[in-house]
Amino acid sequence: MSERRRPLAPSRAASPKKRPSVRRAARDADAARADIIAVATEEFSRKGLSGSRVDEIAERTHTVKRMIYYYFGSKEGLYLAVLERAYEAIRSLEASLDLDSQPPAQALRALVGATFDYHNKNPDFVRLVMNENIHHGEHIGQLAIIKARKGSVVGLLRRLLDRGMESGAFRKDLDPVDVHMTISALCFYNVSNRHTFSQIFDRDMTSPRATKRRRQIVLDIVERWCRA
Amino acid sequence: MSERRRPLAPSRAASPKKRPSVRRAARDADAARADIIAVATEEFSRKGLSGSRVDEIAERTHTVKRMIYYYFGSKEGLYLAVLERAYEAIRSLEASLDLDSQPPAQALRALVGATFDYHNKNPDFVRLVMNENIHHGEHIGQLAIIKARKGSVVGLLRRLLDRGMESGAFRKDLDPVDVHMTISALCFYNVSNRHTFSQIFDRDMTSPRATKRRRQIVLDIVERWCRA
Amino acid sequence: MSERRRPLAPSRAASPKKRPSVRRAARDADAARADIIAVATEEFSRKGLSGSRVDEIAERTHTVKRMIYYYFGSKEGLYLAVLERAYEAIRSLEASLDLDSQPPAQALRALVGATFDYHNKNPDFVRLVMNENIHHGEHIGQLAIIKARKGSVVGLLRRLLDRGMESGAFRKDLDPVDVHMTISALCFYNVSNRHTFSQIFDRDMTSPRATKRRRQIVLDIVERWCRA
Amino acid sequence: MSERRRPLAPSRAASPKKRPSVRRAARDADAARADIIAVATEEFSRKGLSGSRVDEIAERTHTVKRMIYYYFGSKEGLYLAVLERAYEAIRSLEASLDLDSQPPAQALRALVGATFDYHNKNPDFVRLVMNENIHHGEHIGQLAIIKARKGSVVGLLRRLLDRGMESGAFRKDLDPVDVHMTISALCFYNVSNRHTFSQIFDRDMTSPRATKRRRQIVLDIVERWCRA
DNA sequence: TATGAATGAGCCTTCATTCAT
DNA sequence: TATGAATGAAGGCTCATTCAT
Repeated sequence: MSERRRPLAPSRAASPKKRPSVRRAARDADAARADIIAVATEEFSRKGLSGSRVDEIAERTHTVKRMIYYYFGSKEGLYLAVLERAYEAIRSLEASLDLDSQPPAQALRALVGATFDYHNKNPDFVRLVMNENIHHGEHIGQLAIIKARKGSVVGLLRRLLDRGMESGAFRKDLDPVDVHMTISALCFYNVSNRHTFSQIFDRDMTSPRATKRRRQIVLDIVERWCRA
Repeated sequence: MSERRRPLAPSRAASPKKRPSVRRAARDADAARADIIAVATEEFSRKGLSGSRVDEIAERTHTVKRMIYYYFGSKEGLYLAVLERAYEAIRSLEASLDLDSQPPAQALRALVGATFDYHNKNPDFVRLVMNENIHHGEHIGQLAIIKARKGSVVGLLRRLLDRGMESGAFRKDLDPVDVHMTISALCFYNVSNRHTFSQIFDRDMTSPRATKRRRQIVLDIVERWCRA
Repeated sequence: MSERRRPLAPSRAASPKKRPSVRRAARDADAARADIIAVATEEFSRKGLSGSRVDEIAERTHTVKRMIYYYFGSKEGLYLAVLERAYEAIRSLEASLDLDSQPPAQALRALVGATFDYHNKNPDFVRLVMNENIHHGEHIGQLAIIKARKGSVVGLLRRLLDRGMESGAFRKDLDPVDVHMTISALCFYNVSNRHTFSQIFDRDMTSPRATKRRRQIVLDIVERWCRA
Repeated sequence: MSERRRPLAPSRAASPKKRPSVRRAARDADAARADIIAVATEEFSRKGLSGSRVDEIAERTHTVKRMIYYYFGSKEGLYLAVLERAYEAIRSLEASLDLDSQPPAQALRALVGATFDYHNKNPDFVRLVMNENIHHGEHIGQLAIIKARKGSVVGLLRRLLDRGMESGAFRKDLDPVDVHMTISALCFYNVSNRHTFSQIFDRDMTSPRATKRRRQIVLDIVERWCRA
């Protein structure tokens, strides 16, 4: 008396998928994971954690729902993986800027510009972060990668500010975390509050022109604030 | 009957509730609506639209679930009512500032400070707006009140900036919407991204000290940016 | 996905069910509860708590699965209701015996006989109790009715034994709980271990003849053990 | 990769396990089977057939889940193996008693005492048998070993009773199967219904003192019933 | 012989909403 | 106006088992 009704005919003939070797299988698994994460990133950033449906995510994927649980354990596990991936991306951006070789003022402009551009090009990341905050950041604490981010960004900025303060380009009382928060706020809001803002003020915030204009303003704000 | 009928034990013995007068009923109805909106504001801002449960909202209310549908038609209808109420509140704040009687620079500081304080004291409002943005602002467009807000804020700022530009206190190229966006971004982020930011940077953003410090910085940023 | 084939249109025209009044509705609700409990009793006693399927129970019922959750909260809640009902039944049997008016020896025989018969006619009860024991009796403790049973049975037996010991019919060292346990054991096993026993010893234990014979033996065992 | 892949992270780095010799492998296989059976005995007796999880059994084992299917074919196959093992054990107990060399009354006491003790020390066996009965004994029939048990126990008892009846120690109308059933009932119930009984009657049935006391009573009941 | 990866089918539960006075 | 009862339609998750080497 098996409790589960076994299907008699396993669809063996029907599935022409080859799985030739372990290596290949491993690559397939990674591809499947990446595929799921990509789809889930969109869904979660669009509908939030509770608004997203595992079924819907699975449907847009090349695998089936069961695999989401196989790979990520739960809806929340998947969300966590999505979040981690998103933070990995922005962190690697910051690391790639090579600010140390530029004069302080120029380096600051490069950082602000890159941050602005990143947010603009990655609204999914912005929305994911918004979601996390709605959930009181209860998931982000579970991510190992997050711990590493602080050092990375703060270190970057500290070196930059120190150089600028020493050379007389920047005012003397700047704190790296304050500066990061300011840059972040100005770049984030532009994307995060896009919809309510444009509804209220009838102003399109996504056009290249509007984006370019705002970018300029943000650069200006930070520059004026930091310079000596 | 058995006490185990947890959720919905039909109380067989009829409870003969006394009918209040019509006047009283009307007042009760308003109170009930306000009660529901208050509870729902908390829930929606805490858990988002899809994360909130009608049952839970009803439970924390002094009425029953059925009344939510009676008064607001649907969960979304309730959300709309909550949103409207929230925007009413911030609008009345802006209207009450009486900026026109102050010197431009001082008026600007007053506006920035008040905006900062309002966000800080009303995290529910901030989170509601975040939610709206996650939902692409699809509900805010349905609110009549929203249309009125633009004129109000923009008018306020335009007068302020005009005065400042005329008097030579402010630079000449300021646009009211740009300024509003900047102020908003700096005040909003501080609350909206509180959780992720503090997780990453181990910095408490809610202490009176931290708040006061950030307030100063925001005032400074806007001032430096606007002044001639 | 879902194979639920019900269309959108609620079969309103098709369902000629009247629900004329609250009284009637209440009666219907009670009937529905009773119906569900009856079916669930069979299922749970046949397959245990985890082996039973809520879907299957619902299917054999006149209502739908959703109502099980509406009335009983959960699968376990239903199990609890089933258990309570079963213990109510055996308790009312014991209460109805009127042993106090019979001579001790005769009263004892009446009690043993009735207990034997009850177990025999209610294998579902026996199996339910077996299940409870497999689950370490973790549900039975939640039932208010259980607390009452001890007093009832023990009181009954104590009065009976006291009379018999006083009259010289019973030996002096009998304890009511010991006697109850002995009677219970002999009556219970006959039903509970029916299947393994008959498999091993090729002996039908359910025929009227075998049952009558075993009944006689049980009466004899208890009598010989108790008499002075 | 990420540590969050909780359940089934594919370990990409191949672990080059050394192959033991065939002999060793065979011994390992036996050990693995025994290990699995030991764990499964506990699980099945604690949670029943449907309540037990193959994953959980595997987890507590020194092998992996796949091995259960490799060795036992299915969950049910494992259950069967567990059951067989349990009946082997009790059978060997009965065979080891050497009742034939003792006087009938003493031999009977020895048998009852040993049976009582065995049940008491092997609650897993008791619960396994309960489970089998809940499942209508549908598995036990498939066990070859079971057929042998009847002859063994019945033969044992028949010789014992014959000697007693002949010597005048026992009454003349005793049937071996009846006697076995009585002994079994009294010894079984004490363990099988432990949880519900102690819940209802607030009586600890597992303490050495309570056990010893009940043992005495059971011996007494059987003795009084059997003696001439 | 041994095993890591994969999965179809179905399970318990919940949710927003409507019914019927 | 007000409300207790009822419910269709998913929703997240788990289970025993097989695949593919």
